[in-house]
Amino acid sequence: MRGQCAKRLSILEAAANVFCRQGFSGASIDEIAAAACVSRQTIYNHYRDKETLFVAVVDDVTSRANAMLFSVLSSFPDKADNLEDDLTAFAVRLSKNCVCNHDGKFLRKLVQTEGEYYPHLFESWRQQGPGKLTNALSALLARLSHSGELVIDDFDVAARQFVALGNADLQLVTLFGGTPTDEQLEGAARNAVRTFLRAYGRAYVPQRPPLAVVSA
Amino acid sequence: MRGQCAKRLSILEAAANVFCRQGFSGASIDEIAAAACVSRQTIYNHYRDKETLFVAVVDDVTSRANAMLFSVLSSFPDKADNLEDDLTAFAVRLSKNCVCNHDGKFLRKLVQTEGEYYPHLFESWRQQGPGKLTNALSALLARLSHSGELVIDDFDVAARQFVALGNADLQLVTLFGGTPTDEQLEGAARNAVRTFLRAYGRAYVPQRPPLAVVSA
DNA sequence: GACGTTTTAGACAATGGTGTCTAATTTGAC
DNA sequence: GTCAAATTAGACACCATTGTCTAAAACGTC
Repeated sequence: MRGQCAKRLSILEAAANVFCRQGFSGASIDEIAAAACVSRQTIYNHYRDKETLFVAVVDDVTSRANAMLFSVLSSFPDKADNLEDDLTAFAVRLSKNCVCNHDGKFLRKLVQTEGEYYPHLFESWRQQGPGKLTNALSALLARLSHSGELVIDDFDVAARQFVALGNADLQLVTLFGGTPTDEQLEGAARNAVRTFLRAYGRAYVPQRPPLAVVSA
Repeated sequence: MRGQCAKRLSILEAAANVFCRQGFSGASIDEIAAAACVSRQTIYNHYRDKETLFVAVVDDVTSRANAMLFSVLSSFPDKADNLEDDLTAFAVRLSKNCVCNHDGKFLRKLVQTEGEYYPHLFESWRQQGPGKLTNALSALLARLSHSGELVIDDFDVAARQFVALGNADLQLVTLFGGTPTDEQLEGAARNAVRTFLRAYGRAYVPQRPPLAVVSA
């Protein structure tokens, strides 16, 4: 039983790598078998055919990614004594563990390449991943807004913008499949949060009067 | 000669579509031939083999995309009498003609799927596309900053953030290969520019109530 | 209308991948 | 140690695809 389980995991991991690198049609069962140090027949023993294996891989990675996202979301700062640093640390965790990590890159790439042909496959990820992220973040930002730390009119928009800003400096790296260094992650998060707070931070609330004060 | 040229274009266009949908290994010459209303032999007549055709397609799309980006960049507002509206219109042009259009989607998708195996192929796009965009935008923002319209400390960061904010509301749509509607483009650009100006505008005061949320 | 070029349909070998089967071997539980 | 289950290597049929080849047809130019 333990041997079996180990083989299954080995196959799933190897298949994820090969599928990610080559796409569904480009990946070959032989290559996956070799990468998993397993005979081809063993794969067919565990999974009916290539497509079944692919579905299993996506499900596996999706559930792992969802769990990680949930965990990171629950670390969102609730005390606001040092909002900039706390938000920056949160953005780093989000980028590092959900966006730029193995699973995140896998899912984003696969959704792009195979999402058109397996729309139902990634539906769960779409809802539990990006969808959940925006909703949860929106609620968390709303809390900070109600407590007066932030000044936000549309929480959903702000949530999407927070995520987008967090990725702004990483796009060039991730586009080509690379993984940012810790320094890059830290810098990107710092830039993102700084701008986010310039836009939405209480200290930066646009002074209403200035229009009248503008020098004549 | 004209017939030949037409065939070539037809092949390039059909190949772009099929490669984009299926990826390199998933695309079949027969399918491309059928889509181009051309016999398979004609394709081999114009292009040595599948890889040569692929390279030609990428070069073709890349040069078109670069030209379009250049054109859009040259429409960046230089008068600042109505910065919010001008920037919003610019962001719409950028999204519509460079990011979410046929060529833009093609290149982003192909870079993700095949970029690892043809790194040199997309190098030109990487430099002339995203690279040029950031540099040019950075210079344009610097102009607005020096003239006092914006308050920016790091122009490169601001340029990347402008692009990222412009995509914030469109990610969910484009991730799955969809094309945003004009309303979505307009709303996304409006939200992006509003936040950008809240962060970098000189004593910016929002002009209008927030638009409805752009949803997937 | 004639002629060289291009295109076409179809056949073709070669290749590589999928999924099945079998017989031998290894593994793990008892 | 025994026995059943799992794994392995290899062979196999089958299919799709690539790239070549050929002869016939269409095209364009003069």
